[in-house]
Amino acid sequence: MNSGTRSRIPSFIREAVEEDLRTGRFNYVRTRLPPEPNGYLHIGHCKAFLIDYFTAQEFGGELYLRFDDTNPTKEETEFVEAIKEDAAWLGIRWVKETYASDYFDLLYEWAVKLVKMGLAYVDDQSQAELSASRGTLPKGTKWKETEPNIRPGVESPWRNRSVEENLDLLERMKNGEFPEGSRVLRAKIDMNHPNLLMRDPVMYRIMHVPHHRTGTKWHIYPTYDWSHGQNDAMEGITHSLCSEEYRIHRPLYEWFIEKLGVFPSRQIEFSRLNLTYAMMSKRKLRKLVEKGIVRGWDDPRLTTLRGLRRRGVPPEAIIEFVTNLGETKNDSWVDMAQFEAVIRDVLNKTALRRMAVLRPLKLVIDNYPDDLVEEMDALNNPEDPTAGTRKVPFSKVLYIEQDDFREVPSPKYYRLYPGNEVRLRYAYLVKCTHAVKDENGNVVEVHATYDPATRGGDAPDGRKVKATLHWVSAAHALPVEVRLYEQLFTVERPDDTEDLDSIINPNSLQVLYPSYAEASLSEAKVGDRFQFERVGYFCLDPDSTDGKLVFNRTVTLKDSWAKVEKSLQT
RNA sequence: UGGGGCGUGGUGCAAUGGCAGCACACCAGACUUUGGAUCUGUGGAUCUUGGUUCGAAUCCAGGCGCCCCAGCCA
Repeated sequence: MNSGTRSRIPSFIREAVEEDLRTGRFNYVRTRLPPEPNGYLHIGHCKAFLIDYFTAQEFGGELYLRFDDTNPTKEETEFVEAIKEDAAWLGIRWVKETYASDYFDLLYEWAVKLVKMGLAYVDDQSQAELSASRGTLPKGTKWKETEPNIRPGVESPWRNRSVEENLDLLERMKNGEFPEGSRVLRAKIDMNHPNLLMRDPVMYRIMHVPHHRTGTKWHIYPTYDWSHGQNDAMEGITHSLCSEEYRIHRPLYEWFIEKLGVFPSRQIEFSRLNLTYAMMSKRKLRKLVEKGIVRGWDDPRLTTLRGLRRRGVPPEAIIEFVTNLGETKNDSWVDMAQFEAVIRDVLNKTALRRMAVLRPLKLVIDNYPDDLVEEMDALNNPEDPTAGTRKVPFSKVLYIEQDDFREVPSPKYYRLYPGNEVRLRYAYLVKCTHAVKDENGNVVEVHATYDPATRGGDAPDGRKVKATLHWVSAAHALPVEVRLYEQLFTVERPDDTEDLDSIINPNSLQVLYPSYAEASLSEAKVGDRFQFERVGYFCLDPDSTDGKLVFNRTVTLKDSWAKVEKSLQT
């Protein structure tokens, strides 16, 4: 890959940072990851994480991990730990772990300062009143000529209270003297501002809710707008990188910096990652888990980091995928196939090869000695000479893939069929003689003869065969469970649908048992990734026991025969 | 539309006034002890209309389309 020569951060961000360093706006670089601990990390978060991480890294700067825990009704310590674990697994390193709640005291002081400057006030309006007085946007996408598309805001009757009264009220809000929803602290900006966010945004709301870190100390909690930017300033964050949806918050971000006269962090936006067939909404993800549609947050069909990890996706593939996308401000939808291509690419270079027969069919080599067992030499990874070789036992009775035999071959089928000779990988050339069927006419056993002169797979007379099959010796085979995954959803953009049941792919999980794997796999450890030759990439699942190994299919190999076969059918 | 953001092959990006290129996908072929991998090749794009310029994806003006904002969520 080209990570050595290409920058991993988007050019427009790098240019902005370079400019800031050149002009002296900053003489160092510090970025931050600002996850809210209210759910598990998914592939969509990786983009922001990696941009923050690599931006700091490229400029010799630092990365802070700051949990945005300003809403105690949604946040839990459990998620803090999970996020740290997942981010570390991805390969992200931070120099400092902080919390928005670390700054509640200082932040309150800053709020008092704004009140004293006459730039913030306590508003006694109800939530409904406040919402109504903010003005409106056109309903829906259609705008009626007869209506103004936007109504100006209306100033609150409490907007011009005295500083003393505001200070007193704010203090008492903090002390928990008022019920939830009865009052808020608002910045005094401009109720007719074209940007709705500037129409006296809420800074503090009353919540009599214990916080996962500050306990019952606080009865007011800051909003995102009144916390995030201030935390950036307090931590000396130079570049606050975030997704496009925060673009409209920037004027407010800058307003606070200006009025407070604090460290001038620069917010830069980029577009978020949209991946087809991936569910990114935390709310809907939770629903999938709670309804039991998936087995948990780490279900391999989910694009949560935990799910991807369990599925067998290496972190390097995620990094490669995300950084190769490049970055713009465009709304974009990345094809899942592109992600899978990167996964294959990484796994092809790193995964050890093994043989496993998913849907077994017995193959008997009639002219092979009954009790003979030969140890065949097999390459661990043809792409990596340093991966070495292993021994694979071969005997008279084998399993091959059901798909690898046809009693009546279709055109272009050149695997096993009566009269045809194929290669058993790393073993012998074998020629099919006949098939044995049960009373229903199903093939239950295939017979063949081998050519003893072809040990290893090459014929001394130079004759060629078109197919090479993977196989497992029946007497040595390990019965294993194999879980095959397809897209969880039947639609490309599952987040657009509210009725989840209507878009679930009923075939998203297929469990195969017994499949037969070569004996060497008994030494595999949970999380180990393999390529089952000619089939796909697999990862050993934590559900595995000593008696039964469980493998998850990460991705298939490209199957050009499937394509040919499909085109023959149509 | 009040404000903001964005428009380049099917998808994601590049080209920063000078031959529109790359990756994924697709199609065709070569090679092959994985019908894998690898390699080669074909097709296909600058939202639109005008303007500036020797020359425009790029600069200017208008139009069109998509996305975001009316949480005391982040």
